[in-house]
Amino acid sequence: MTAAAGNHVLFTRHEAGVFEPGLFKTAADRNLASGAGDHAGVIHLGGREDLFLEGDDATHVYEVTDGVVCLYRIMPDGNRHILAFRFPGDIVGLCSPATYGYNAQAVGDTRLRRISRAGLERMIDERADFARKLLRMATAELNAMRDHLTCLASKSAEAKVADFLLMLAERSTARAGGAVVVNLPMTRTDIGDYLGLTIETVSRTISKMRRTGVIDLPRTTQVIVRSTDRLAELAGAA
Amino acid sequence: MTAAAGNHVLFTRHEAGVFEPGLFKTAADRNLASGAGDHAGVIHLGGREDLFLEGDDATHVYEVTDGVVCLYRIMPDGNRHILAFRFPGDIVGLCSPATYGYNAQAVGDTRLRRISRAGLERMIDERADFARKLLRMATAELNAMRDHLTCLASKSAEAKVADFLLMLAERSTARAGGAVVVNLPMTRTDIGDYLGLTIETVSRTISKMRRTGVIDLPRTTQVIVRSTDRLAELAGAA
DNA sequence: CATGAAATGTAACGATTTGTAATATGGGTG
DNA sequence: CACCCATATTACAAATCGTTACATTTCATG
Repeated sequence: MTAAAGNHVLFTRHEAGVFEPGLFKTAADRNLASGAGDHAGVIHLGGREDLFLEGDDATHVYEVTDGVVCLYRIMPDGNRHILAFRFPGDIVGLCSPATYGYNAQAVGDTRLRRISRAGLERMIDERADFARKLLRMATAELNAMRDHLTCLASKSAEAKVADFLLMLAERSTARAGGAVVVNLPMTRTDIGDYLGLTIETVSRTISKMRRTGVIDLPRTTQVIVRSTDRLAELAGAA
Repeated sequence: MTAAAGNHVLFTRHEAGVFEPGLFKTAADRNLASGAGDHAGVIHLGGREDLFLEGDDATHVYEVTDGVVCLYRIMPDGNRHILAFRFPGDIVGLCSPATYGYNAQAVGDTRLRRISRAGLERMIDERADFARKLLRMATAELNAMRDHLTCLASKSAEAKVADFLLMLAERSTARAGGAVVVNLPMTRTDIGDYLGLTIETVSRTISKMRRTGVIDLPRTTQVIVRSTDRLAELAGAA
């Protein structure tokens, strides 16, 4: 699996001190959320399987427990735009209107915990600290999205890709001789749709980073970050 | 002032049914938020005056009552990036860590209502519906940010500017002979920093829209949208 | 291990955007 | 009313990214 299931930090960039180990940690929480004593449902999805579609009734909220989920939209011209990737510990589908505003799809094999909206409301009513927790998760998502905005707004292709790899590197706990090992469960097309670049530009950029020794690419799905500093330089300037 | 203080909708695009007329509508709400009977503080800011800076202790949350506030970051290379504009009814400074993750600055003369973090916590504890309201505002902000992401990711300069003008047009209640009148309290530089474009590109694009008759430009700070449909076309395709 | 399909990588070319610089406009002030 | 300064506009050269086309690698399957 992609991310080692250890103590990784949610939405790490630019924010120290925000650590959310998951929405429902105790069995009591899960029972409260799902109702009279039964478990919150567990969902398995294979690669490219949709969890829900834009416009669907927002009946549930999900917590990723394994794998990666991408949130995406299909634009009027047919282009796909990936709004975010969600990793273990992240929640998916928290939204204010009655319907989802985007599609959600499993990138690879994925497991999620399903929580009914009613259960969520119940917990908000019964436990004030739960409301705060939910609010913290929403603001954490806001922070992550702001970083993504910053990434998309004013940067070159090289900076975007570097920023993306850094984000993944910060999540990853895998090491190989001091270097950070980053697995890429998503395709180049996914990365392009996430960064607003074409697949060719993504490919070119990654190749250039390999040539210049910033990263190593033992497989197409695995990046070894030789120098986090140089990667940060590429992400920061120009 | 820019936006007529009427019943405008918050974060309107792509979401019907989310209507938040403001965080603290009743005097009772304000009293509960600010403490023992005194008012929540009111703040006046002139153009280009900062409300708070990135890294400041997040002691307060603000609600814009008049004018426009922009949230921005200064990038390592010195570039400024505007994350969002906030209009009357919007809240500013709601964040999970103890410090703000961005700067906030008044675009023109602006008035805000100040709410202490402690007061906010108190209201969450004492009123479950307030927690839900706050959560709804956070998710509304998420929706708005997702739209902005979509705008930045995969679009041409023309589409970005068209999308931006549409957003402002949807907020505006001013009409002139059937056409929507949009005031631009922000400079071209602001727009560029918001859309990830240079000031020249913004200027060129707006000029082209004027030439092709999509908009009229009686002053540099005022746009009259001749055809919302054609503007939407520009925003949607290519 | 061979095969084929899908994904990825490379290269040349063209379109769009940016950067530079020069000009125009407009609001504020004496 | 004229001047001045900041902002906005326009024109042209240069760089970046997208497009198209093709080669290569990877992986699932026989």
